[in-house]
Amino acid sequence: MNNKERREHISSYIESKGEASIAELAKLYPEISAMTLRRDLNYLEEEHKIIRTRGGAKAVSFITDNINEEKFLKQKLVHIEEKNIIAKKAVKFIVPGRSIFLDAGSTMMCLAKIMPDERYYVFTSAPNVAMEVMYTTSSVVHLTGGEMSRDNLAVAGAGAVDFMKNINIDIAFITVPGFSLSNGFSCGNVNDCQLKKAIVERAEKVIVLMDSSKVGINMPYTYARLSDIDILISDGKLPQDFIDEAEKNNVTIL
Amino acid sequence: MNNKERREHISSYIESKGEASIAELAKLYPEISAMTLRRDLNYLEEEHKIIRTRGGAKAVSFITDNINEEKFLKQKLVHIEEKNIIAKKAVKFIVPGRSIFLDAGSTMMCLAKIMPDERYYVFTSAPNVAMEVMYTTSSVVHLTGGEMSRDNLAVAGAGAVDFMKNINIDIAFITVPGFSLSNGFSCGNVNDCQLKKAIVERAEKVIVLMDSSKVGINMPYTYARLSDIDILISDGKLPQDFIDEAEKNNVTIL
DNA sequence: TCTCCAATTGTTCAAAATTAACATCTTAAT
DNA sequence: ATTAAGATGTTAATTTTGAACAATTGGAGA
Repeated sequence: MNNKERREHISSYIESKGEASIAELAKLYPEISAMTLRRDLNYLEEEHKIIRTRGGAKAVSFITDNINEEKFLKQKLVHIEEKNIIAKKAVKFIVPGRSIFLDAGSTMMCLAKIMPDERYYVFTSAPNVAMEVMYTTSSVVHLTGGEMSRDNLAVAGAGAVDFMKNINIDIAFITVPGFSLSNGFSCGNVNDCQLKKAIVERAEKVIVLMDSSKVGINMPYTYARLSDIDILISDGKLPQDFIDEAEKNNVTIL
Repeated sequence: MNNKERREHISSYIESKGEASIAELAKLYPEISAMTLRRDLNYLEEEHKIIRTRGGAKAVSFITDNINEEKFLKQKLVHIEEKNIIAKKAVKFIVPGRSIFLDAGSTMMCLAKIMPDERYYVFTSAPNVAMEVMYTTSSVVHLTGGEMSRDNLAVAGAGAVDFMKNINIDIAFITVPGFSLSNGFSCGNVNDCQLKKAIVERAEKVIVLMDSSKVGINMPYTYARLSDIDILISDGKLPQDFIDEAEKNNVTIL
């Protein structure tokens, strides 16, 4: 492995973990001296890939995420690894040149970060997702207009729904605030619900991204049922009764 | 000065400079020991106000800005101090409870960061400005929909213009890609031009934020002339012929 | 007002991390 | 094969840090 490869490995390692210490990296690369690792980190900092801290480094996106999620939204972070598992499964369904919708939420941010640098036609209701996709890929990015919500940092409202009514979507990636067998997929915001509903109706293929912690949670507004969706991607810890019911509705579970 | 005040001073000092070293802070607070300053920085890091680095700290927003501007937009940074001068003059015109439009651009980001925490009705075409205002204030924030541009990270297009046509704006803050006496205020993107034009037409009061480096630059699409605007805020280094012409058009220069 | 407790700050010093400088090893071009 | 440039390792000096303890401050309650 040459130094370029190693630096990329280190960069993506830090990106996925959020931060790392020199000691940690030394264990990961036992044959590399601490001096070289320091030089690697300093190089990556000049490239704006990481922020150097005493004894290690932090991922730039980690800092950004902390602002948006921990400090701003004040919602507890589901561990980043779980979201990455889901995002990695989902990214395989993204095909260059297609029209795709990306919902709001931190899982969607993970997905945006690992999208291959191709040209897609991306529609989204989340400003942070839009910025990330602009940054990661060469896509044409459209943002639905409307009022911004402090719950999920997404825009919604009549304007957004109208906007999406005229758009054709190949694949829609939808996130899940809550799910129960009796009430299906639900969220807490009526505007958001209407937008999601409109997308689910219009998209050719609907892929739902849901981590297992959402099962059994009821939110006020139902925007879809299992029968409305095509694929459900999770962290692989779903309860059996959910899986049975999904299969009954021809939902592919990944 | 108690420790709470001092920590806030340190925080805003780092916020305005982007970063600072312990040695620098020690000069600023000669009677405070380095240990205490370290403790202050560690405290501020826990509050997510700064990121601790070896020998000092960086502002979180400095890191974010570097991503968006230096790395992503790759446009040279006009020095942050100049933008702050303009933003500080502009913020005095923002009155709680009013309907205001904020254009895209890094000067507008500075303005967003220093807005008092009041409730405004904010309309903007820039996702990053929208997020910042959500974070800084208790406002209702509306984002115009449309296609996102890699030039200025703003959305524009037919949807955005339609959206704004139905909105009443008290005060519009507009940024300037280029200005010349013969062609007025101009920008490089036709969608952006149309949106700006619509705003300038509809707003009760139009305040233009322009640093002196923009004078003498012609961009393809003119969206306003001196006669269309009410107030122009700059860094105070405008050429005399510009000032003369502005006064002829009853523009207040600050 | 005085006393006492807790929080804040300062000091000292050992440990950890960093840098600089130089030595060694690779690699690729000639 | 030779050489030069780049990458890596080693060492020592320097800087930064954190821990531990001492000193100081600022109130709350007697």
